[in-house]
Amino acid sequence: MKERHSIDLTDAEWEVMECLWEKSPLNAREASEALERRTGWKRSTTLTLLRRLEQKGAVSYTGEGKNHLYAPLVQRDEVCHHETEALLDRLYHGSVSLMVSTLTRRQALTKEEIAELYEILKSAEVSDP
Amino acid sequence: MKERHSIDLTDAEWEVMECLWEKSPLNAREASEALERRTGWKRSTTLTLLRRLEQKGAVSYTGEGKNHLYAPLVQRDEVCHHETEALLDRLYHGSVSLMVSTLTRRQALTKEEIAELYEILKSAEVSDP
DNA sequence: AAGATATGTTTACAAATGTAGATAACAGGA
DNA sequence: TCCTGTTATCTACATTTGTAAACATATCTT
Repeated sequence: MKERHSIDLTDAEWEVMECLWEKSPLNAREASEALERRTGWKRSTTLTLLRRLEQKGAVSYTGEGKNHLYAPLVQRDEVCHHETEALLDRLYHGSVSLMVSTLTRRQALTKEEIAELYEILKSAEVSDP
Repeated sequence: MKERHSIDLTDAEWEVMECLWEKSPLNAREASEALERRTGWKRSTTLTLLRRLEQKGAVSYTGEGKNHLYAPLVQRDEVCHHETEALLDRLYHGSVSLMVSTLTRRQALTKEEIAELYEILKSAEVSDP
């Protein structure tokens, strides 16, 4: 099991990560400006969150003296997968089809979505235990 | 838009709701016993959660004098849909296929899951805007 | 009726989260 | 060199969440 430390982001932290995933590395000023635009937060808010994220190992904080830089240590993809799995287990006993059926029961998928899903299933069929 | 109050459950509250969804109405004793078994919580913990849930309008608290009863005011299905949509928007710009592909990229679906998904897609094709 | 029980209501309190001000250290211009 | 703006670090504080004890009240049992 390579079960890293379970990446677990709060809503506010998620915002910060989105910024870094979009473009990184960023120094403190760039990050706080980006997040000010995005969410209206004050500089210190962003810095606090960056510090917390660094402590939980989600971003790196490197560079000496001036010009420190922040960069993500976890990939967006990885976190998405993690969170999706968690939701899937908690709400649908891990069943993807149950989840999708809940969605379709309440609102239709577009033709495009359906077509794409067919494609995904087709290629998923190939690789199977 | 019938946009009710956005049902939003914390992890602990979710446990309580699961109990009520399984069987309801329950009185305080039944609820706390069930949750003691399920999670090991003390009576007062469960009662606190039930009170909070009542305040946020997720469960009803009815009956006079003795023998009050708790029952869910929101359906499991509704909450699941809500939370799934939220995740979908936050992580995948609302795209179901993007979500599913993230899942398959990281771990295969079982044959059964795939078959079920095909079924769902087939019937989803019928009803479309 | 008095003690033991069950039931319902209040209050408590630590950890996590969202949000930010205060302070220290430094670098560039007057 | 001294002031000023920038960067970095530390401290603060309200709210939410998880977890529960304390207290009040009604009820059953002997």
